[in-house]
Amino acid sequence: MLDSETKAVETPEDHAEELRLWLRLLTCTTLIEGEVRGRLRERFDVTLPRFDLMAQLDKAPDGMTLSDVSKRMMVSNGNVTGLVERLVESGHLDRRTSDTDRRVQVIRLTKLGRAEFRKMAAEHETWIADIFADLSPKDVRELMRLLAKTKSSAQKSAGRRKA
Amino acid sequence: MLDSETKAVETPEDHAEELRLWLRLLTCTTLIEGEVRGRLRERFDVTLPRFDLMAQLDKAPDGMTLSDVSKRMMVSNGNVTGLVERLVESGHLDRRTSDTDRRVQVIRLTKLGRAEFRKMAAEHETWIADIFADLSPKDVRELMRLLAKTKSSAQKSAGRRKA
DNA sequence: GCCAATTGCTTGAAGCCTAAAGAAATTCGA
DNA sequence: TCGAATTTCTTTAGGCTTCAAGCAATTGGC
Repeated sequence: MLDSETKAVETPEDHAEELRLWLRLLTCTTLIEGEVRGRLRERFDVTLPRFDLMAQLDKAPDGMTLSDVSKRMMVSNGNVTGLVERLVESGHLDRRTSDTDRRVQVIRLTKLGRAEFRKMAAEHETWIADIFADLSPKDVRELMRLLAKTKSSAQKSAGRRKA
Repeated sequence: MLDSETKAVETPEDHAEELRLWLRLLTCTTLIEGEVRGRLRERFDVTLPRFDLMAQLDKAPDGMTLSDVSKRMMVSNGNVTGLVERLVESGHLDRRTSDTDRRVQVIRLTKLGRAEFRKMAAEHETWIADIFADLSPKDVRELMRLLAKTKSSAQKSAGRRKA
C-alpha cells in the first residue's frame, strides 16, 4: 500500500503514448501539407498561405477584416498584413478602409481572385480525396470525432496556460 | 439504371467530408504546435525547429548526417544547413566531416546540447500529456491506428503523383 | 468631455522554409 | 580508367512567420 503510493508519487508518469500520438499527428499533417503545397505550386504557381487566405475570403462574400482572417487562419497579425499586401498587388484581393471604423481594413476577393480560387479549389478537393482514399467513410467519421475531442482538449489546455 | 450510371459519371463526386477532415486535422496540429512553440519560448527561449532537431540527435548518439536529419524532419536540405549553423554557433551541436566521405557532415549533440535538451524534453512530455488529457487510452490507441492508415494513404498518393 | 485602456493594424528584426541552381565528392557502367 | 550520373551539402532569392514595439482610432469609465 505504502509502497504503491510512494511509487505513484516518485515515478514520473509515462506519457510516451501521447508523445507518439503527437508525433504521428504532426507527421500526417506535414506530409499532406507538403503534398498540397507541391501540387499548388506545380499546377497553379501559387503558395499554400495564399490559397488558404483566398479560401477564407471565398466563404465571406461581404469581406473580412484582417483580424478576422488572422483568427481564422491562426496566424499572427503581421503575417496577414504581408500576405494581403502581396495578394492585393497581384490583383486577387480588394482592400478598403471600413466606413465606420478607420482602423479596420476590409478585404474581399476580386473577380479575378474568385475565379482563380474556384478553379484551384475544385482541383484541390480531388487531391484531398486522393490523399484520404484508403480511409473508409466510417474511418473518416471516427477520425472526425476523435480530432474534435483532441481539439477541445488542446484548447482547454491552452486556456489553462494563459489563465 | 442508365440514369444512375449517367448521374454517376456527370455528377462531380462529393468529397466534402474528406475536405472537412483535412481542415480539422490541420487545425489540431496548428493549435498544438502553437501551444508547444509558445511554451518552449517562454520556458526555455528556444524555437520549435531547434528543439525538433535536437530531439532527432538525442536518439542518435553516434550522430547523423544532414541528409538523415532532413529526411527525418521532412524539411529541405537548405533548411537544415541553416538550423545546424545556428545550433553549432550556440554550442549545442558538434559538426565534423565524415572520415570516409568528404561530402558528408556528421552532427552530434554536445554535452551542453544534450543536457539542455533532456531538461526541455522532460517538461515537453508533460505539456503533451496535458494537451491530450481528455483522450482516454482507448481514444489514443484508436487515433494512432487511424493516423497510421492516413499516413500510408497519403504516402501512396504522394507516390502516385511523383510516378 | 476627458483620458486611460483597448483594439486594429503595421513595422522591424530575426529566424524559418522552399525551390532551384551549383559545387564538390563519390559511384558505377562501359 | 574515364566520364556520366548521383549524392551531399551550400547558396541564393523569395516568401512565410513570429514576436515585440509602436501608431492611430475607438471605447468606456468617470
